[in-house]
Amino acid sequence: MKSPCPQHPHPHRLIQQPLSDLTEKLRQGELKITAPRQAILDVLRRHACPLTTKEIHRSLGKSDCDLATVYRNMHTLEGMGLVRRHDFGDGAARFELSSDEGEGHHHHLVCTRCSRIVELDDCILGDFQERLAQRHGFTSISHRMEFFGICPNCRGA
Amino acid sequence: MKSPCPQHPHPHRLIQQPLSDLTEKLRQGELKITAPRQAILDVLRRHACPLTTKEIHRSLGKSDCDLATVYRNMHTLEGMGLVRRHDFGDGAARFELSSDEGEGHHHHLVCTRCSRIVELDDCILGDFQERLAQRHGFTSISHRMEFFGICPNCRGA
DNA sequence: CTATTTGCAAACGATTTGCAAAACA
DNA sequence: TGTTTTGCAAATCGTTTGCAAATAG
Repeated sequence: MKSPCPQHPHPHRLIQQPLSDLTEKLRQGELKITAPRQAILDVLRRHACPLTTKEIHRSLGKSDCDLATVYRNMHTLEGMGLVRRHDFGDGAARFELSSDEGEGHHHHLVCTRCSRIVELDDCILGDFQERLAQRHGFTSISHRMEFFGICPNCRGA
Repeated sequence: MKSPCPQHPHPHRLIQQPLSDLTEKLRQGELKITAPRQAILDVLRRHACPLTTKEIHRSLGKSDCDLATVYRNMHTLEGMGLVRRHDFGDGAARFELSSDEGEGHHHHLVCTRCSRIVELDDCILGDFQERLAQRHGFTSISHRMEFFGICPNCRGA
């Protein structure tokens, strides 16, 4: 899988939470507001699709920091629900800012040739997942789901 | 996530394809019939849930082989559709024999505490996936999906 | 001032690979 | 015998971690 986040983001998904809001969330999470953290959030803020840790690291301009710091922060931010982790099966975790008030999550349709990513609408698994949990007596249920295929461009259509 | 494949397999899922059938499939795939390959298939055959490469390796009795050989073979076998790869998000790929004539695939419900794995019935995504593909002009579409939760035992119910 | 966070380098775990020897067809 | 497969060891890649120095509040 090649590099992600096409140069043509999906406008309807562009999350324009002001950086100040994100900073505020850090504060609420009792996290210190450091340059690396702000920079990471800022990078995510201006991207419409999930980024690899390494990509985030590369995108940090000025306030560059160690790659390990990015990893540590992705952990922390995921833990407090500020970012969402995705796994496209290529061995590198990808992260996306959680849409504003963490309600509906969504999934992706990934082109296996060019890595174009289509952000899908809200997840359709809600009911099914609930029934599943009940049927098997599971609690705290969640899921992971992504779609793969070949996009119109790559098919040469 | 701890060790997988509970001691209580799900009987309705126990695939009892005779080893000879699997061997035959190797032959059709123009693969040489080697001790490691037979042993790997035999291990998978007698397990009702996905196994890690390392677990497969451990389970090989007599005809032990190098771990690298297992990795190489899992690749090959996956390539020819004899086994199916699953990703439970813990960094280790898991493999399962494809159910007999590779028709309906299925997914899993994994306990995040004890790693118990419930094999779910045939996938419900068929239609949805098709519509998705059409809507976005994608071809060769596929997906990855797993459910996670806490099983009745672990919840202490 | 004190707990948190960072940089750096080393450690890790899963997986892959190069190459010569061994095994199938 | 010719090609595929294996063993072994070394290499890769994403990610994690220990520790002392830097920093936010």
